[in-house]
This record gives sequence, C-alpha cells and structure tokens, in this order.
Amino acid sequence: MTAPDQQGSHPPDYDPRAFPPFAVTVDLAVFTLRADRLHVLLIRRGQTPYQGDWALPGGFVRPRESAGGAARRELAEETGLSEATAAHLHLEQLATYSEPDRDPRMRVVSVAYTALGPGLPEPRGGGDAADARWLPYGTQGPLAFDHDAILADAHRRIGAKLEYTCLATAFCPPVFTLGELRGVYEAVWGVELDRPNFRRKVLSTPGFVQAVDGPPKLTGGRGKPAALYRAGGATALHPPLLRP
Amino acid sequence: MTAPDQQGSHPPDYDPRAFPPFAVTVDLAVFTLRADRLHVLLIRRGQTPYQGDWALPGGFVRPRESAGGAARRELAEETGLSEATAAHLHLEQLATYSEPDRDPRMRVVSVAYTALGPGLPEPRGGGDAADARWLPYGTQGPLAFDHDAILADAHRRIGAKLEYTCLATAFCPPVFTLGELRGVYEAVWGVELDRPNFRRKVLSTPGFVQAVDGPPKLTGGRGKPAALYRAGGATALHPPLLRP
DNA sequence: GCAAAAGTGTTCTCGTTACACCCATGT
DNA sequence: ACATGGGTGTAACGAGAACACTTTTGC
Repeated sequence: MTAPDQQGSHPPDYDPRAFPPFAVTVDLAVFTLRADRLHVLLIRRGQTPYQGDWALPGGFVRPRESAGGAARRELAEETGLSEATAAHLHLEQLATYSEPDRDPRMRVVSVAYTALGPGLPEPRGGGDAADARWLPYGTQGPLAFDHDAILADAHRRIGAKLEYTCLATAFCPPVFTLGELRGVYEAVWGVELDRPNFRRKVLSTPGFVQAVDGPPKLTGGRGKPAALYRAGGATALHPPLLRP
Repeated sequence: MTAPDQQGSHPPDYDPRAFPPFAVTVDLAVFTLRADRLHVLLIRRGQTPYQGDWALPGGFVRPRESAGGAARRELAEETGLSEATAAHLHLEQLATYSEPDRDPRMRVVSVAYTALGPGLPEPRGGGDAADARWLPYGTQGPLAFDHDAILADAHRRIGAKLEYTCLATAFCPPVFTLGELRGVYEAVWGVELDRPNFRRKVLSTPGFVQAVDGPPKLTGGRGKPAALYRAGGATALHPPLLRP
C-alpha cells in the first residue's frame, strides 16, 4: 500500500510528522557515442564529501515534481543542452538506491535514470558542477558515493536492452545509416558484428528501421554512400538480436 | 550526484531542513501459483482513502533500513509467513513510483518490489490489513492508488524475465518436476506449451535445472511419475526461451 | 481398458553464421 | 590503383515447431 496506516490505528486526519523523512534525489547515467566510443557524462564534485571526485549528475526531486520530471530537468540543466534538445533524449528509469549510509551526510534515496543520445555536444558547466565532461566509458576512476554500482548497472541494462528492444536507435540521430546503428551495438557490447548479417537482421525485423523515401545517400567519410533510415514504430525485437 | 549541493553554495555543515522531505514506502507485488493459476497477494484497506478497496501490501521504509530490507520485512509481516520462509522468497526491485499526487494525503515515493514463491499458504492477517487474500491474477477489480499500474508492470516484468532468465524456478519448491516448471510458464504467459519441446529446451540449457541424483519419482495426481529436478546454478538463459 | 501425464523420436522450417563477392567513393 | 565501407548472395549449421508414438501410473 501507499502511506500505510501505522500499527493499524491513528487519527483519520494524517499527521505528516508521523513518518520518517527522506531526501529523494535523481542520479543520471547519460550515455552517448563520440567517435565510435561509448562515453558517460560525469561531473567533478566541488564540495565534500568526495570533493574533487567524479560523480554522476543529479539533483533533488522538488516537492511538486515526479522523479522522472526531475531527471529530465536535471538532464537539461547539467548537460547545458537546450530544453528542446534534452526533451528528445531517451530517458528511462533504472533502479532506486537506498542503502542507509550511501550518503554520509544524511538519509538520501536516489532514483537512478539512464539517458541516451546521439553525439551530444561537450557539456557546459551549467549547473552546480565544478566541471562536467564526457569520459570514455571504462576509463573513469572510482566515482563518488555508490555511483560505480549505478553506472555498472546502467551499462548492463543498456547492453541487455539492445538485444530485445529497438533501444539502439536512441543513440542515433533522426536519420542514420545502418553502419551507425551497427556502431551502437559494437560500442556498447565491445564486439565486432558481421556487417551483412547485421543488415539482414535489422531489415527483416518489421518496424525496427524505416527507409527514408527520397533515397539520398551520404558518406561517413570514404566508401560507398549508405542508404538512410529512420527509427521505425516497433519497440521490441522478435526474435531478439543476441550478443555473440 | 547524491544529495547535491543546491545552487552551488551552502554551508559545509549540512542543514537537514534545506531539502524537501518525502515519505518513502515499499509496495509489494507478491505472486504465487495456486492450483495452476497465478495469484496475487492483496489486502483490503481499513482506512481512508480507498477504504474497503484492495491494495498491494507495503509499508514505510524505516530510518535505518534500505528499501530492499523494508520489502523483505513487510513480506514476512503481511504474508504471515515465518521469517525463515519469507527469507527464501525471490525478491527483486521493480520500479519506483513518484507522481506527486499518487497519495492524496501527502507526498509519498514508493519503491515497488516483486516477490515470487511456490504455493504459499493462505495469508494470516498479520499486519495492519483488515483482510489479506490471494486473488487469481486478472480477477481483481480496480486497486487503490496507482497499484493497478504497479501490478501490471510487475506482471509484464515477470513474463519478460521468464524468457531470458531462470526466474521460473523461483515459483517452484526446492525439488520439482518439469511439469511443474512448465506450469509456471503457462500460468504467467497464459498459453500452452508443447511438452516435448519444453523438456528438451530446459534440459539442453546448461545450469537451468539439475537432476536430483537419487532418482526417486513422484506423481502429480495420475499419469507416469516424473523425474525430479532442482534449480541449477545458471541465472540467464542463452538462448532465451521465447514466448510463442 | 481408458484417461492422463511423462518421456522419446523424427521431420520440416526458419533464423543465424560464416563466408565470398561486387559496388561506389575518396585519396 | 587501392583502401574503405556499403550492399548482395549462398551454403551449412542449429534451434525451434509440430506431431506421432511409447511408457507408466490411477481409476
């Protein structure tokens, strides 16, 4: 139940002091692809505890705001992206972290979110962070609080969802090539995929991608120009695209 | 970050009144199999709001307790099971629900958990609930608060995890037959599976189940006695066991 | 004997894999 | 010319689906 009635008896008019108060925050694991590598957005802490350490961006949930709303707001604030751009990023709830001593100052329960976007710009230190930067995933040292565990959970979740959902398109711009889409899988999974087979698999899954009608082509550097696609309407992959 | 430093400036010694206080609760979607049907544990509310309506069991997270700890404690209290029995139930975090008005009385953020167990006994109204009962999943009317959404999310999550994890064994007693295991899939998915193919699939997945050495056999009613198995060490299914 | 559930075998089909090969572009 | 990446073709393999059939129990 929600706000259960303690010990089965209390006055019908609720007393707000009868429950233990918590601070509720959101933490963001924001991923993007830069130069074919998976990057994470991290900020450097300006205050104790963990002063000078890297941490995930995040912030308090406001009194009249849902956790998801707070996550989207912080996403815009701390990445320095326009509200419009941040509104397009894929955002999904990861898990909630609530160990009593995860923050030495006070009791904080944090709802972690994962955000994905294509080639996001360098963050401008918009929020309270002393420094904000994209770091290649795996190169970051130990993070503040329990953020190492959160980040590892986020990466695991993304890798798993690539298998059985269309999540990969969230890493791509509105129009993309199959090579870019394959690059998402390769960067997140850290493996190489067979190009012809990947192509067939994607095209044979109804609704995964949708060919852009006017068949203009484009080059990623050199090589044959590639056909362009847009994300399809599907959300799940049946059958899944399993990791090698 | 965790407990971020608001607007980048405040005294180093933290003021606990500087953050908006929330109540944090856990809600439990507890599933079991009774007579080959999926059942959910529901309680009838004794107080307003939603007095007399069915709701998910749950309760407050205590000041020095993690959400997972609170979930396990409430599981034991509200199901009337012994602490030892409740400790064996599979418990995993589902998601966190935080819409500002989900509880009309106050601001409550609830971390929802899913619990699974084999043929659990009839609940004894151990906690604060006016009534607690197993209801066949799908037969319950509208629940209090946002519990319909939580329950639907829990069912969807379980159905999905059956595909690519060994979760089904959590619905079975320590030793079980392949017929019982198949019954889990059929009850949760609401479909019939081909017995021979199911058997081959399960036995060919290393670590899913483990034959009980002394080959005693047992009957589920009438029919040929079935071989017994125990849950294996594996946690993931590669390749997955996809829904028809 | 009959119903019911366990267990074995077989065939067909479809998806995946591992290649070889051609195409179009930049340097 | 050659390197690079896009795109097509194909044969072999393996997992899953569908279904027939035998075995062992209770009634």
